[in-house]
Amino acid sequence: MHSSDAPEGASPPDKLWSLVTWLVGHVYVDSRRLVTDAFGNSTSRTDLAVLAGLAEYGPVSQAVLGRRLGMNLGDMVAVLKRLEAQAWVTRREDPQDRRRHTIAITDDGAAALDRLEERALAAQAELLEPLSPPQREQLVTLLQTIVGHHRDYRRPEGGASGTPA
Amino acid sequence: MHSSDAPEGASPPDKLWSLVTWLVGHVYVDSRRLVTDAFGNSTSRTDLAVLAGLAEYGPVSQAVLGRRLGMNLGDMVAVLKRLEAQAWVTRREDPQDRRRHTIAITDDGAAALDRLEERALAAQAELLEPLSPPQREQLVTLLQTIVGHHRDYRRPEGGASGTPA
DNA sequence: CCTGAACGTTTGTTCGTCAAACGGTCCAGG
DNA sequence: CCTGGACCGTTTGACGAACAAACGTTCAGG
Repeated sequence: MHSSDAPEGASPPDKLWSLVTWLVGHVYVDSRRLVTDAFGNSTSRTDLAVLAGLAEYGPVSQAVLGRRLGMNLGDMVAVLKRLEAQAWVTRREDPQDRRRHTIAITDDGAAALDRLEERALAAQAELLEPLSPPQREQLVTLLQTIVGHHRDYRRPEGGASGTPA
Repeated sequence: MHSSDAPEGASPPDKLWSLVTWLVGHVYVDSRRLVTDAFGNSTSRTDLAVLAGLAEYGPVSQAVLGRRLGMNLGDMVAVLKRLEAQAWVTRREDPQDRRRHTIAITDDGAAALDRLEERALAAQAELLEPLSPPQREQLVTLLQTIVGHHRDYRRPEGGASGTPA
């Protein structure tokens, strides 16, 4: 027939090509690769998220920070350990509640955040290269809508639940 | 107050909220969770991709199949082993080239594919719930553009490339 | 015949997500 | 007072998926 004239590896199956869950998986892999390459071996993607959170919220406890970022609290420990080792954040006991550790970003951390953000934006630009500026805005809006919607599900606390009305 | 009436965990940092690479990560996690739940423990997402590829391309070698799907050839081995154990695919030596194994989907595999596709579409519908039909089309188009663009990078072989003109 | 390339396979590493448990701490109710 | 339950940070382990490197076998071309 004709189908074999394409060198090969040209087009994925139609069924997958229109399946958002499959497309998202591929975009994610590309995105991950670009950002990871841009950051190097010493810094992970979660590090940027944590630094950005601290920069915006000011000093907070790990639990609050983790919930806002949608992160597992257990995984936060390792991230903060790494960030503190680089003197990008400080952690001190909250005198009013000795269960809590108040995390704050340092000047070095803020500088690192700027660098990382810049690289992340460069990686993003590479990812979105085939899209026009208005298309990029569209994409951001659509993704925000999805994330905003599903984040309410995922809250294990607030037990209320069931049918909310 | 306006901003603090939300209990907490309401809004992520602005810098992340407009960062596509971060948004994609979250959408991917949600997507993965939905599809995984829909498929159950016995079937992975890659299984669907392989079955869909076989159904569309007809019998092919593992290498060709893997490249078209953008999959690692090593990982394909485990997937095919699992699929063959369920009698969803058959593998036979190619008499003309004994290096190759020709993979074909069985009737059971085609039936399984139908079931899986149905569940995947249901998961997709849940993922895209907050989007209107035209928005969903927009999203598909944008994601296709991105994936289509970056798939050309990732080809280690066929070196030609550079600027495709 | 020999060399290089392609195929399928095995093995191992890395990263991020997730679940479960644990001791320490706070707070409210008995 | 003190006791129980909830929260905090932490550790440990499982899991899935992507990725890289090496290997023997087989083919094709010089």
